[in-house]
Amino acid sequence: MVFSRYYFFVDQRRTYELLERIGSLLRSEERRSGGRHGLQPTQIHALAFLDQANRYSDSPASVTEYLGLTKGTASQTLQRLVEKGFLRQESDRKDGRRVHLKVTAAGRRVLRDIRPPDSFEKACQGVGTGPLEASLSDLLTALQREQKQKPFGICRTCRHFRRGARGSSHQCGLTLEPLREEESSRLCREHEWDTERHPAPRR
Amino acid sequence: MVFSRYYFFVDQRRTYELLERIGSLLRSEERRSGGRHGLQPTQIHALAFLDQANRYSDSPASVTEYLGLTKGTASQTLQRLVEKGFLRQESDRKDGRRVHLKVTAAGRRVLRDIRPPDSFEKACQGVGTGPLEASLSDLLTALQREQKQKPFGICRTCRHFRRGARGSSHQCGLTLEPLREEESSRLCREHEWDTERHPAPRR
DNA sequence: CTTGATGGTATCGAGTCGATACTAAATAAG
DNA sequence: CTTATTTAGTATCGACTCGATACCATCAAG
Repeated sequence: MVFSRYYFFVDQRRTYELLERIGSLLRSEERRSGGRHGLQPTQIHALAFLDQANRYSDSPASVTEYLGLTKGTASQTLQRLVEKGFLRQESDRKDGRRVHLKVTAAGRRVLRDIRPPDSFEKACQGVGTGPLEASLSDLLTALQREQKQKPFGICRTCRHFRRGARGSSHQCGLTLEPLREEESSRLCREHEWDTERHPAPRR
Repeated sequence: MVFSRYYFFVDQRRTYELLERIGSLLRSEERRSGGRHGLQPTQIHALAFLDQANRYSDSPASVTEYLGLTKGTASQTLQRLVEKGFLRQESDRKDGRRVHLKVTAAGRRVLRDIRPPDSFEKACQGVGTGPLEASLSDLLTALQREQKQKPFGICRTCRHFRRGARGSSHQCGLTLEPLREEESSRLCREHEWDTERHPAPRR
């Protein structure tokens, strides 16, 4: 792949996959940490938003827009938070339809406890400058390490990969089976970085 | 805020919020586009992974690890994909327990259709180089514009914000109500960028 | 031939989420 | 002053996610 015709070129597909993958990891981390307080990811997002919102924006309608939900979903989610004591409802004096949602002390305690998660803070240390993809790639690798996830790298970059001599096929050093060219560019759950030829991000 | 004592400094809290927010937007976009084919975000992720996985990794166990689910969830999700005709199950010849999941032609068609989403591709155009946070911030703003979302910016940076003379309080030019200092740094759903003092990312 | 690990499935309950229908309050139009 | 119409929010349904737990095969090791 050519680096770019443009200086600010962004590899969109790669960037998208990275963002999606990081999103998943953060979400599952959030599920774990939120679970300690009986909270779902969406509930945490709503709580975090309301903790930052001004008096024109601490309403179900705002949460709906901000999180990109339907108002039914938002309404439900907020009810759970009220039941659990992390939010308090107040009705507007001027407009009888409006509701204001205030984060309680308990709510703020939870937010302080879980945001951002420890694994993220550690993972940030290993991130360098450079193009967006590179930084995201660093971040992903660091997060995977933090959460003890397998890297799922590309077969060809694995330390078990044995390149075939011209004409003959490649081989996996772990299973000792032959690998077709096409297969060598796929993801493998047994992947381990070949630190010599394809260095994993530092730190 | 000081830029940093370190050259590679990353504002972790800000970066976390950006990633979370971008993650939400991509997820809801995914929900929309996937909905056209009757697919949930998680189902799409599983399908996309299997489309990239090699023959050691095209199993429920791999999907479980890769997406950070429990094996029950993964099993269910994969069943839906099989029912809908986007995956085909094959049992392993050597190991009777193992199952291989192959993406069907219909599955590949769906992936080509929805990944990455158009709004993401457009949003990428406006992203510059620079530190991770800056790029992510650009990306978020562009995505919000693409999806016609409100920016939910900080009150103080809004074109309706009127700074109070020393001693007197600030004011919102839209509601004409006074704003306390503390409130001027919160998020507002009516926010519109003041392009002179606080330029929104270009494009 | 047991024992135990591994790969998968089945089921339950709490929650998300879009869709739809609905209520009540505010606002606009006549 | 009524009568739409819009806006803010709730209620309910069905499909799905997800963790937890229990369970069933198959394989591998003693």
